[in-house]
Amino acid sequence: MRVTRLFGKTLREVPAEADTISHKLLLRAGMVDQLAAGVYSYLPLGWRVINKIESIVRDEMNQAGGQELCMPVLQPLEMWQQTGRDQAFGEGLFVLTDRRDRRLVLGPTHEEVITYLASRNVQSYRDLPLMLYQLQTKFRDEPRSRGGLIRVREFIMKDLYSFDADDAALDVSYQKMLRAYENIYARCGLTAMMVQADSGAIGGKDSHEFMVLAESGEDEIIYCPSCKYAANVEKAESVKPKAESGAPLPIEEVATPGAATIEEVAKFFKVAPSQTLKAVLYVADGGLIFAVIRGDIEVNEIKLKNLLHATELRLATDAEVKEAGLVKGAASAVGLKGVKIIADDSITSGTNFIAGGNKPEMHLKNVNYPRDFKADIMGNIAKSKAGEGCPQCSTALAAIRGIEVGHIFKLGTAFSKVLGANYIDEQGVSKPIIMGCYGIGIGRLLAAAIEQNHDDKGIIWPMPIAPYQIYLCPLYREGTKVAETAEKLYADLTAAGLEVLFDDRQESPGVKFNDADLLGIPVRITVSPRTLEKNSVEVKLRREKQASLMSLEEALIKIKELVAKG
RNA sequence: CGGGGCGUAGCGCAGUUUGGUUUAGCGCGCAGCGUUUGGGACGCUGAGGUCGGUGGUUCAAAUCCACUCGCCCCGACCA
Repeated sequence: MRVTRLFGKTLREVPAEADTISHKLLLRAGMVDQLAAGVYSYLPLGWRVINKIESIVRDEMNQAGGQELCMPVLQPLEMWQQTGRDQAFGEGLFVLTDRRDRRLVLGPTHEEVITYLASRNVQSYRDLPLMLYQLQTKFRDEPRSRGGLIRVREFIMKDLYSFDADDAALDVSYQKMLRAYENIYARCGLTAMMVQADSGAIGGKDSHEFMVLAESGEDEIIYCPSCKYAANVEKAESVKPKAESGAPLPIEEVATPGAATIEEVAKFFKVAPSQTLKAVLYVADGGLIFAVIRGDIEVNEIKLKNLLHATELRLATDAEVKEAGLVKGAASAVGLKGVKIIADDSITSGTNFIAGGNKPEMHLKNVNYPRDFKADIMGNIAKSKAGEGCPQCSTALAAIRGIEVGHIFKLGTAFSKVLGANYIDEQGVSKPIIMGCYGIGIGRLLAAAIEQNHDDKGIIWPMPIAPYQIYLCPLYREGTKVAETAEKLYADLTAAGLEVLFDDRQESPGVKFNDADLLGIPVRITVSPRTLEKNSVEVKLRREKQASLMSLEEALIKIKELVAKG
């Protein structure tokens, strides 16, 4: 490709809307163009990267036994009502109405459709195991798109679904996919960390996410520096710090003027926050929930939501709190009636807590569980944090941010039961198919690749996903053979099956070199009067500082090696 | 949805506070000509704008007022 013909211009200045590194570089390199919030066009260079990632993904999916198909974006809303996921997705679902007033959904994902397909085509255990996948555009009306391609409303996703006869077979499919995913990231030149993840209200037991570590990532990962434990903070477990305990003392009411927050209350009583009980009020599917947790620990809302089997969970408003007869800043489970109490098991570690008095500016001393109140549900609703103990080896956990570039999980029979996807087993008994689902956001993977591979000059594409392998950069001067040599080299390299971006512009060296760096093409070949004097060309790798001179033949061999190596 | 910021040429910005000095300006980019060519060269000439939109106030609006649309960031949210 000749740069003079290439659609998409590089920009010297960063468009004002970009904040994240990958977003800035994608715009500056002319790889994407924004149409609306979370809606992007891919320009030719960006699209080439997408295609390369897709072909790696396809290859791995096929090798793992997947069969590619393509399902519709347009899906009947009824299908979503049948599984109840119209509610689960809520406003995130793009819904439209056709000319006959039928309601259709722009697919945010394809479990419903694939399960419907399976229900029509799988009849016997002989049809299993089965893996089907597609690369399809998904639509999600995200509350907020962000970070360029990191979170968008229209995006390409590879989604594979596995169908198995039993849990053991599902484990096999799951392991195959897990390995395929590891291969994909490695082949794309990315370092991804596999972490345990929350599988949500629908999911079965196992779920893992693949994270590319980046400051701009939306997810927080809790991991153990010593053993292999790593989990999304949504899912992470930890050994909770111990709280002081002693013999239970009689409960006592104390006036606490001006003390409302845990910090203020702890200070007032001159105790550690771990000696207090925190009350957090939520509304889950319309009902008020009183969550009690030790003062030094935060509530993990995902865990709480799962514990309650709720589809919707939010903080209660001040008005709702007041209406329930509770006092903000002094709410207490002691003597509370008519409100569901969920307690974190941290409140059983420790004694004689300070808790709210259910009266303005009043707290209770020496509250003990279960002597003074009783929880309707006791469980683990604590948010783990760095410094707490690893659940496997007790080493202090660490936290880091990451971009979720893949998510795999075991669905079990959640969809097959509802949509009637059954098979007949060896004994002639009809059973629901056991399913798994495995997704990769292609555009997000591209963005993550940039987040992980760049410097202050621009992108540094890993060879396998680079839009072009070689940036051919002639520094023209009249009366020399630069133009002629470059043209010949362009033809030869292309004939050798290499992908060349040929900078045939009449630009100064600085402009060309800077664009080559910005675009991040892995190999740069410079032809100039200087190199021709020595009957050679200059080869420089984007990743390295040093360039080296070599003959045309040597260059061709070396570059072929580099491309093959990836 | 709550909080914050922004909208003037393809991109980056000034001008808005205090209406008139501007036929709306600067840099980059773009077009033409010439000189240049190893890390974002230079000169000359030129094209490019419903100042996000609508309505209002005024002799006069990019500038003041109202409404509205859009974009970004933080949060909420997000299988």
